Amino acid sequence: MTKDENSGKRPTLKDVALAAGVSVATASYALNDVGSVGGDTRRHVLEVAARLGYRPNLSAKAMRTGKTSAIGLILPDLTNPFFPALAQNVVHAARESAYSVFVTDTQGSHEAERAAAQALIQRGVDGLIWFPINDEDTLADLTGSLPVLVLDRDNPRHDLIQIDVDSGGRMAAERLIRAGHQRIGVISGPTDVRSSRQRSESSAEVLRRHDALAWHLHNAYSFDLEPAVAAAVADGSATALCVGADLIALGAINTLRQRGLRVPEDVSIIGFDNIPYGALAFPGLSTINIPVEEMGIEAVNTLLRRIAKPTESRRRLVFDVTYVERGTVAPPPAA
Amino acid sequence: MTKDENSGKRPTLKDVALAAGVSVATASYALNDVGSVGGDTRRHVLEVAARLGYRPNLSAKAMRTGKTSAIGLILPDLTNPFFPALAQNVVHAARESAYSVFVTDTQGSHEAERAAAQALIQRGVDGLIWFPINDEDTLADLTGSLPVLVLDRDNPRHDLIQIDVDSGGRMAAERLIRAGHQRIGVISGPTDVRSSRQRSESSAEVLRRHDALAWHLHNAYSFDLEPAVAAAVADGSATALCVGADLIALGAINTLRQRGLRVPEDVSIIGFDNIPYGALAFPGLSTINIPVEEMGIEAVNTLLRRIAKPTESRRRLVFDVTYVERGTVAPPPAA
DNA sequence: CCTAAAAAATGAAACGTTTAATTAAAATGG
DNA sequence: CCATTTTAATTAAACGTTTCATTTTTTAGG
Repeated sequence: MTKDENSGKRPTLKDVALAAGVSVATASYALNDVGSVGGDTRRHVLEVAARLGYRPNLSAKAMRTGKTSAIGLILPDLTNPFFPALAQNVVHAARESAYSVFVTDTQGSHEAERAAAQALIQRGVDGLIWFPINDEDTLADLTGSLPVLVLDRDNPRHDLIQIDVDSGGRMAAERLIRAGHQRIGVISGPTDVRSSRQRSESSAEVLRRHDALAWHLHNAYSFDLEPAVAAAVADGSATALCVGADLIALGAINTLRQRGLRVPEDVSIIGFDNIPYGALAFPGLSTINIPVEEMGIEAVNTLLRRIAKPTESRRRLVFDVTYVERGTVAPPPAA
Repeated sequence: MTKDENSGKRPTLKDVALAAGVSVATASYALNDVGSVGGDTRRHVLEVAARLGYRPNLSAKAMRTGKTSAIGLILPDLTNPFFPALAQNVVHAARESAYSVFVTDTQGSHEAERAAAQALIQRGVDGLIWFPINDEDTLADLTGSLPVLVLDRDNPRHDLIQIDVDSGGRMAAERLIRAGHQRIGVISGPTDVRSSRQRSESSAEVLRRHDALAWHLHNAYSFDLEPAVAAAVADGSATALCVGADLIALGAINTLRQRGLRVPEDVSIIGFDNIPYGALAFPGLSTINIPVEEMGIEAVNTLLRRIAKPTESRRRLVFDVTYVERGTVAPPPAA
């Protein structure tokens, strides 16, 4: 009807106001449902906006309000199979609230971590969901009063979402004891992070109590076992393995197979993380499940609440883990 | 020295200009290295900016210039093991050029795809890297003249980065023939996408020429085989399998094992994609490698060039694939 | 009816940049 | 040394919003 379309370009608030025969201010109030606008006017503006296909310019809005409705997600390594599900749920949960997510990974480097954070802050993100490399608060000087939610690590300043790793470690150990094993080896993952260290320590503690701890070794977070670990795994000193990370557990299975040992007939194994690979192995890897999906969702919820109420007291949310039985646990061989 | 720090808030260009005793315009010119600014002045401004820790407000810049130096990445499914490496490289390559990346996945739904695209466009991204669900140009009406780079699909309007799937399909088939197999089954993945269909068709064609095609079936992109496929895989009608996707190939291995058949002693298998899981299986899955990392990098390069020169002629880049031998190919059993 | 109060609508400033148009200063050359 | 050109610096407008302070209109109360 009215030939108000402004030649090609995306319509602006001014265009809407003009077309609706109303001031820019009123148009803004109407669209944002604030201020005092008459019912008829409001409806009319909305209708005109819809007709013109008006979409607010978020850059302009951001500049004026100082809020971008974007958040940053900083992860150690996207190709680590643990993270994609987390990222996915963060992105989806954010979208529910009309937030968009800048995703970055830092390849385990502190410099990259800082660079990423700087870039995001400069972009004006309203908050950060941060899975730090280790427990150090390497961004302390950068984040200032920016809302930050920290995942699976310790941090003295920010909201925390963590996992009850102790209970996970215990569950794994207890399951193997219950299966009748009496010589159980423990392989722990990265040792510079409390949440990782503690998984295996809890296992070890339980095993010690039952006098069933064969040995306790470390391995990098990797499919390849270090020689000492590989040797221990295959030398028959343990009939079962409690491993602090699925990826390492899969590596252990691989090593065992290469040396002609069968899982679970000769050696039982329980991992930790429940990464998707585990379900695809044959037999499926028994493991401790971490509710990554829920963590992702809760991370954005918590962060958005913090953005809304910056002064509310700090939160620390701890998620339960569960044991998922698949095919890598059996009674010890010479039963 | 000079007590010009503006009480807590992030310093603005005005603060820099003030502190440097120069106009805002000059400060802007100096920092962006444009316009005519004296060498001394330029250095001085830079120095002051550094001292104050000035970082431009990107929202303001975006509003003024219409460029956000952000791009969007739209993927079908982040938890599909094929994508994280791609996403990672896109993010890193973008950062090299001071671009940030909004990552979204669409869970295979066309509506989600459109919603994601809309959100990104509204955000004012300078361009899109899009791995569509299928070959339909479902965003045609949304993208307008926005630079878009399409991955692994066909599209009549945008720059394309594709894979030489034909050669991949042929390589796989030829490798199995060369190993001595004469009854080879083909399982193709999703059939509604050319690039996926063609993988298996190329394999089948080669096999037909050698009179070695036992059968050609379809399976959804999934670890679980459909009953008919599972039956064919295990009924001895084929001594080798040419599979259009690693995930399905792993599912086939699993099915074979469950029915007491060994890989590769009884049945040889070659997959397609080279997803990370494959390397972790035992034995490792022989497969066709797609250079996802390079594709990710080249995607942002191509997109950024397109953003810079919107009128340049359309590009179509085709990446070679390679065969990677691991442990799932052997001569046929009754050799 | 008139006035006071409440509701609706508006004008204009502000957010932090970039950049076109302008002016001021310095360099060049006859 | 003056006129001209080149170089350097400045002023001010503009980008698309939100929102404060005002003005205009409507409603209510006596």
